[in-house]
Amino acid sequence: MPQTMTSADLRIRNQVRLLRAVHDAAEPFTRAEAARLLGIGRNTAAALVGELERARLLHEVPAEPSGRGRPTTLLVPHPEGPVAFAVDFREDSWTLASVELGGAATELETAEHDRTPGVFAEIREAVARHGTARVAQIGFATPGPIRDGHRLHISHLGWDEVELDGLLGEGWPPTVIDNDARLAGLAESRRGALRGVGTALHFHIDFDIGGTLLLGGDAQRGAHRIAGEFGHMPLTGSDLECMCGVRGCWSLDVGANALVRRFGAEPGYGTGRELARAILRRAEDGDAEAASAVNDNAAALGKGLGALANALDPEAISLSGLGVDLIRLRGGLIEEHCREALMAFRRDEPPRIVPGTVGAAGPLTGAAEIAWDAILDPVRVKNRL
Amino acid sequence: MPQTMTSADLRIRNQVRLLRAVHDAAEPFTRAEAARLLGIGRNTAAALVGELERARLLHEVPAEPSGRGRPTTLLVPHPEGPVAFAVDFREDSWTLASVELGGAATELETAEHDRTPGVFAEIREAVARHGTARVAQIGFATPGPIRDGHRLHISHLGWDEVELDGLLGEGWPPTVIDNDARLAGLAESRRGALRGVGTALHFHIDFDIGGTLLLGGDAQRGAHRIAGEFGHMPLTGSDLECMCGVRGCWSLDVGANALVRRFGAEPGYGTGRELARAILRRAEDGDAEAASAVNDNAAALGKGLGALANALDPEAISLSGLGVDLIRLRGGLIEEHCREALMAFRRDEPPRIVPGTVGAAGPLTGAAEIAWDAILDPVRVKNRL
DNA sequence: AAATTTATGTGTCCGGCATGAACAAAATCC
DNA sequence: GGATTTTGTTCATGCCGGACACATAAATTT
Repeated sequence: MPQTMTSADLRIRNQVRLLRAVHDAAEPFTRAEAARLLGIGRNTAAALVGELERARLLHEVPAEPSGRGRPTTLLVPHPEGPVAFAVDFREDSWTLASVELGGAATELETAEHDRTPGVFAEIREAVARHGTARVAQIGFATPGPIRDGHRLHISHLGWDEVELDGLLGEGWPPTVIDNDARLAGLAESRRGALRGVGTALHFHIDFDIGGTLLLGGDAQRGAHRIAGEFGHMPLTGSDLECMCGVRGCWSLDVGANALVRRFGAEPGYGTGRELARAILRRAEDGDAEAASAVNDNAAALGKGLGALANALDPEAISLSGLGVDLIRLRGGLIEEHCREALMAFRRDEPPRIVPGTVGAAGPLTGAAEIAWDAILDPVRVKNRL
Repeated sequence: MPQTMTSADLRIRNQVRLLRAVHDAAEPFTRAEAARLLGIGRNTAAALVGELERARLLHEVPAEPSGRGRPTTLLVPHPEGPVAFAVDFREDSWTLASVELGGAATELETAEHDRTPGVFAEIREAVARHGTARVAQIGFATPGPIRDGHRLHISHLGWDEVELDGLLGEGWPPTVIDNDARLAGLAESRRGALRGVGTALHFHIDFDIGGTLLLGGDAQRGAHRIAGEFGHMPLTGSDLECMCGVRGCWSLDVGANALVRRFGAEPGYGTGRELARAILRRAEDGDAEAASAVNDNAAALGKGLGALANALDPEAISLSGLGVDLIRLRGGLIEEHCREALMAFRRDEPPRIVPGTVGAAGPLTGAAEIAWDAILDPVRVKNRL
């Protein structure tokens, strides 16, 4: 990927490095710290910051004097700088938030919807209502795979390859869109439990298991941008037919599907989610059959994780959705079955299996991340000065 | 991971880009073409080439005049420049080759060995025998996973976490080592059937199925550098116990293991490979039971590939080892079962399943690639001038 | 055979960028 | 109040790549 490299691009490159450092940092840092962090001189840092300040991308505020030495300034997002809008589009509702450099989010609006693609017009109205000239990019999280970034498929809403270009394209800021599970993983990788982990997996457990492979802080998308359907691998030897068109999918044995089916309910998508939560609660309260169902669930989950770890060798695996509850209730069982599925020589260094820390905000946070990735693109920054 | 970037590093960066372009090109190209390719001026290209010529990394030879215009020079490896030694260490033999910039390989020696780690001393002698001052790096391909790059595990040779640091470390050129299946995949990605494919999978089918995920021309290694044991996922619902310590591994149903077991032989590693080849030949000649065994093999292979494609969304999948024969004999069957295992919405764009074109030289070629990757490291090039 | 066209190499100048050293500024510590 | 520490600022320097003009070598045209 090394693009053409002139000495002007070098400056841009350092500008972007600086902006990314500010964006990725957990706490604001000073100009001198920035210089040390990027390995550049204080003079160079001053020049970079000056330009970014003029371009309304960074702002300097006096820092609390801590110890001796000349007082310095903290680097914070510019109050008139660009912001990203993030949309978490779920099956029955959506949320719009504004996210500034560094990741600080402000929720703007949330609403239910009628489960037709008409919801996009509704969201556009909300964006127009809240939008200002500062909105530079929109990041969109949706359930379901999005082939090539513009054809959305949500089987249980009956959306079969909905063309998004017309729905998202013109008349509002540039948009990036991706799958919610993948974005939740990205959020964990950038700002959550997987921070700093080079090779990791994240799974969102709901009815399906969606997930993503995270390498060096980036979520892998695949050739058609529809990677991540880990739930549709036959990892547990099930014989049932799955809605996806295949038999034996892992997600038939893990998550809401399996819990609900155990109690004779249809694996629908509406009330089933609440039923699954109720089963977890009953298991927690000591109900024997519910406990058994949860046990089976955790075992199947662990087995699949072990199998995937054999192939992909992650350092850590984070879970969201029902996975958080499963770890809380049956963490040991998951690890035990994971271990059994691991090749023997791997068992002394199994992957850590941890609950995600970004929580339900995962897709929204991830959507903001890809929006900011787009804003912080070198050519984009260059055009802004 | 953008490292510090001074204006001198910029020159190095472009030097490396130029060297990589020469290394990766299928055919030698001229200096003017290089300038166009890298997006730099002809004068800059001239300066770069001049320095690289003085550093004995590139050499210019007059080019055949092709059409009109002032005749130019071709960029070729310097006759006194560095070379990489590549070692393909197999269970029963090893091969040593010398590979120059651009990938041209010369086999130097091949020999059988006694299946003890003493073989490394033997290989060191061979390297000393053939080595010159030009040898800058050694790339090593071995069967079995190599944890963290220095602990080698080959279960069926009885090598349990053999420490390589003492065996490879000092007294010869710097060494990089990796798993043979992964290196075969890397070779396909750089110089074979997967050239230019952004997201791809490669599998080497022998007794086990080893493989690698290839992203942007790079083979993924995982957190402990032991990724790629795709054969040890339970993708086909087998109930057998595997040598790896897990039940139901995919590779029990695909490859030499499954073929040999069908005919009552032990899944050993010595003569079994030849028996598997014999079964393939018999199937080709019309033997019914052999044909049935091969059918089952191909079906299980396709099923696993489809499952993996659901999760990883590769554009193409290449196979080596027995996989080449299976494609030749039962390509349709593999694709059919792959399709069945694909989620319905993926079936109109299934991954291409192709035989590798690098062939048996895969591990050796891949070993040369990682050796050259090390040689073409920016700091390394910088030190050489 | 001479002129033209096309593609390439060479030389020079210029602006941009990061470095490093020296100095200035602003706080704390003793 | 002076020493120390940390940071900001200024300036000269070196290097890099781009732009331009010009030279060179062949093929094609006239």
